[in-house]
Amino acid sequence: MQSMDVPEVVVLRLPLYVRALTQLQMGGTEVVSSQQLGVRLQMTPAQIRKDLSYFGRFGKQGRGYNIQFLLKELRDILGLTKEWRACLVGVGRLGRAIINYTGFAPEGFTIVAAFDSDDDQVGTDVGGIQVLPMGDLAKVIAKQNVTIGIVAVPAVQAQPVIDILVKGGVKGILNYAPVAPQVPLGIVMRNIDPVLSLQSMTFYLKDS
Amino acid sequence: MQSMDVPEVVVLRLPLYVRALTQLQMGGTEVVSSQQLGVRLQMTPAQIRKDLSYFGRFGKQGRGYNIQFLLKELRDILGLTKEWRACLVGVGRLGRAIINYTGFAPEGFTIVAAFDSDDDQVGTDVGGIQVLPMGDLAKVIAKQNVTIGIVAVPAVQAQPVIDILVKGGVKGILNYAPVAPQVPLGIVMRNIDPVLSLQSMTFYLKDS
DNA sequence: CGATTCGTGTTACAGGATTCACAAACGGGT
DNA sequence: ACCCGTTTGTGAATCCTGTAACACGAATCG
Repeated sequence: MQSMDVPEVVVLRLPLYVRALTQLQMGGTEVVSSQQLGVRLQMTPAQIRKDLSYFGRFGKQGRGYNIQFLLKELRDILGLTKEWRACLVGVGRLGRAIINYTGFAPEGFTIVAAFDSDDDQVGTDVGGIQVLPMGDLAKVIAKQNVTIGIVAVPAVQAQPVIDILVKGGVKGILNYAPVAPQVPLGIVMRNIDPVLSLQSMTFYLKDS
Repeated sequence: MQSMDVPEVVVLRLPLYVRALTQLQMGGTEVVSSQQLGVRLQMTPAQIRKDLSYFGRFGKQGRGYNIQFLLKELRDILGLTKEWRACLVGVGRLGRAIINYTGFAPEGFTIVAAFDSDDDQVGTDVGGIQVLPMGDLAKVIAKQNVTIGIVAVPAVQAQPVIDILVKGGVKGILNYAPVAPQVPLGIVMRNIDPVLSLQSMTFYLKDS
């Protein structure tokens, strides 16, 4: 598999390209150069070309990149052509906001189930999704073909919940809890942590 | 200012240290070695020592780091000893979730005002905060000593809103909108973007 | 009190990532 | 058919980050 020798930083940038290209496409543009893309994304044209060259040759010299073609290729590379099914654990305030967030569906990410350890929550309906007990987790993951687990529980519960999700068979974890949990090799985790972002921001703000 | 020659990656890791040390302190530990910290954070002891050495000498040979002391120093370095005042723009579903998020206050980040361009929202109360019209933004930032702007508006409005915030005088932007806006030099921006996280995750998931 | 263990701070090095520079390719114009 | 401006893809060079090694100070133990 090619994934092995592509630096992770490059993979992290690909979605940015997809987004920028999509916007350009909406605007009716058909061809774009690394130069122009670079201006939009605040990066050097060379970096864009190098990044893309890890995966193939998508451009035409003297012209640039055909947006429609490049977009299709990038979506393929990132695996964005299929529907990704996720389950959410924790339907507190944060969890509810995540379920109701309208940004996932258009990009092909669907939350198909929600779980909570609180018996009072179980059985209720959140944004059109039935809240299930944690005990059903493994069964639902298998039956519903869930590959991504979204974690929106308090910090102390995050690690055990993630362990359960992994044991249940999810391959990716999107973690909103303010901790840096451990996951076994082969499981991909991404952390969403606004507090960390703010705390590194203040370093630059503190004397200005 | 020292900030200039400290690599940004290092600054991004400091909050992780603060968090881990705080947890250890809660647990009653008084001294910790780079070795032990490394296990907790999944990084090499050498990296931790090197990171810290950018800012001073905080450890004792043969013993390790006094947690209370190191924490105080790191909080100083990051500017976490004072209260940071933020304002929120956009009180839709996402904005409401942010206002009600309980993770900010304990870390010293306070949302002191909320704005929205929708006249129906203006005047309503969200989580104990009066929603104000965009026109009041500059005045409030100045009067209330706001240094951070939190952006929770739809993608298309993000750039103009950020321009207004910057003109109003905020020094930092925490952006939840799914775009990569441009900010002038000297303004610090952090993006919270779960969709990007998922899109880079699927690269590794797509054939497993 | 000397020997030993432990763990820091620092320097040197290796590996990655970014930028540079240029040959090769394309398209349009003449 | 040929030239010219443009832009790609890619080794080479540069810059940056992480890791390993080590000399030294501090504590502990017999």
